[in-house]
Amino acid sequence: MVTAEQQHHAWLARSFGRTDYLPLFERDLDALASAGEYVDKYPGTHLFKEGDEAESAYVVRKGSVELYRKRQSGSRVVTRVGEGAVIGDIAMFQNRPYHSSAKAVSPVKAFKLDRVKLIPVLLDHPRVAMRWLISGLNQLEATQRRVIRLMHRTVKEQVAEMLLDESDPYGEVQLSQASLATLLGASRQSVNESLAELRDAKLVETGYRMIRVVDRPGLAKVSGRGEADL
Amino acid sequence: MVTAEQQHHAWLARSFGRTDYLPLFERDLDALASAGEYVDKYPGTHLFKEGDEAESAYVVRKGSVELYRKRQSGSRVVTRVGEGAVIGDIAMFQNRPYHSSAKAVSPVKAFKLDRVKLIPVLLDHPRVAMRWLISGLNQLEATQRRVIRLMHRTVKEQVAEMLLDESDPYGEVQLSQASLATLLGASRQSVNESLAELRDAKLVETGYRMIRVVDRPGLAKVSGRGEADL
DNA sequence: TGGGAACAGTCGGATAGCCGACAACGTTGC
DNA sequence: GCAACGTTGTCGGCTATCCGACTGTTCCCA
Repeated sequence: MVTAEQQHHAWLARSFGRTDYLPLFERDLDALASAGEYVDKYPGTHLFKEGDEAESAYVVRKGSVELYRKRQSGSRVVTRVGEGAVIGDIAMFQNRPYHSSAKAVSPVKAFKLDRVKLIPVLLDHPRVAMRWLISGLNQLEATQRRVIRLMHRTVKEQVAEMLLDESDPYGEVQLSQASLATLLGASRQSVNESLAELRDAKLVETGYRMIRVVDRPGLAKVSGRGEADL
Repeated sequence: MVTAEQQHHAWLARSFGRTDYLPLFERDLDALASAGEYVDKYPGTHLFKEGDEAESAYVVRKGSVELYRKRQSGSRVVTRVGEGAVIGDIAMFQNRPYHSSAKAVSPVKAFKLDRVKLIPVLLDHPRVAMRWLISGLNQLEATQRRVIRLMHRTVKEQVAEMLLDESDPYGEVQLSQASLATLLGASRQSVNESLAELRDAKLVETGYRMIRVVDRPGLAKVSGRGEADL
């Protein structure tokens, strides 16, 4: 029991940022753990939906979650997050409805924290509140970086970078080109053309609903990380 | 003395988000006020520069601050913030160098909070830490909205929206077209062309370093807020 | 008061990416 | 085994935007 619990604590601590100058103590983690519970979600099911009352935040423990928002013309993917991400906390703290929907794209295990239990815990454990703050700010920074990255980059560069980010340990990305296009906010045809060029350059191989990365350094070069911003 | 101080406290409370379900108490604000001091900056001077050690965060009390980052080819504006904004806190909490520069674009009064003084205060006053957290998350949400807003919109639509956001009470925007273009991530020429069309449509008037909004509803229509995303 | 710097306005060429359309291929279910 | 459907691959036309260049205007300061 001790082992599993300690592992759990270590993971919670990792999710909330760097541990070097403000260590979390055991009692903090105990408190945080007592304010929530694990939930499992199958691919395609929702953790929460846009417009629902935001009673909980989730910390993703396993799997991948897609955040998207409805518009009158279809839906728009905001981002895709994996292990360690904290989602739904913005709306929860503001006590307002969720402003996006969260859907599991692979089998997801998440730690669900209810507002009514969480807030007293944070008030009693300022270190945990500080951690959460730092975690949120890290996310803010990442989003700002994404804004800069999206601006003034060709579809080909964006595709290259996305493949580097999304490829699994075997170097494969299990996505249709249409989904990839939606994630990048580009058209399917443009993505297809970019992939064709990358294929001709022997950087990737393409198949049905699958893209395999065969030359990571080459892709990184195409993605233009050289002139990238921090 | 009491009046000015109370005003100060009320303003600090406002900057850190909604006050309805988690009120800040006097002692919290006293503590926060004691952890920093006011600084004044003339237009063109820096609050901090990219790469400097991040020892302080700033809460903008008056004026307008531009955040930008250097790249090998010139600089890129990340965002522009006004009264109530909290800047530099990300790098400060992470104990890393600032990753962007902050320059005053008008006479700025800001409340400077030093890390060494601030962190003990936050640990002693969990409500203040919660406030800060909520403030940061609000900013995160605004940034995510900006990402969505930027995607798939013409320069003309973006210009219209920017003018609505940035115009002062007299309906004027004191910006060169080049600065406007940088803020939008577009070229000066495209912005100029869009402004010419808006001028022809009697929605704005243009002058040297100045644009005056004369028809807000018309501009809102052009900006396409109808199909906008909350 | 004059000259230089910053800014506004405009043109033409080049191009990246969108859109519609369509054929070929893979997958799934009956 | 075949039909329906989702996916990939590719084409041509179209438009928004970028880029370089140039002119005329406004501002600022010596």
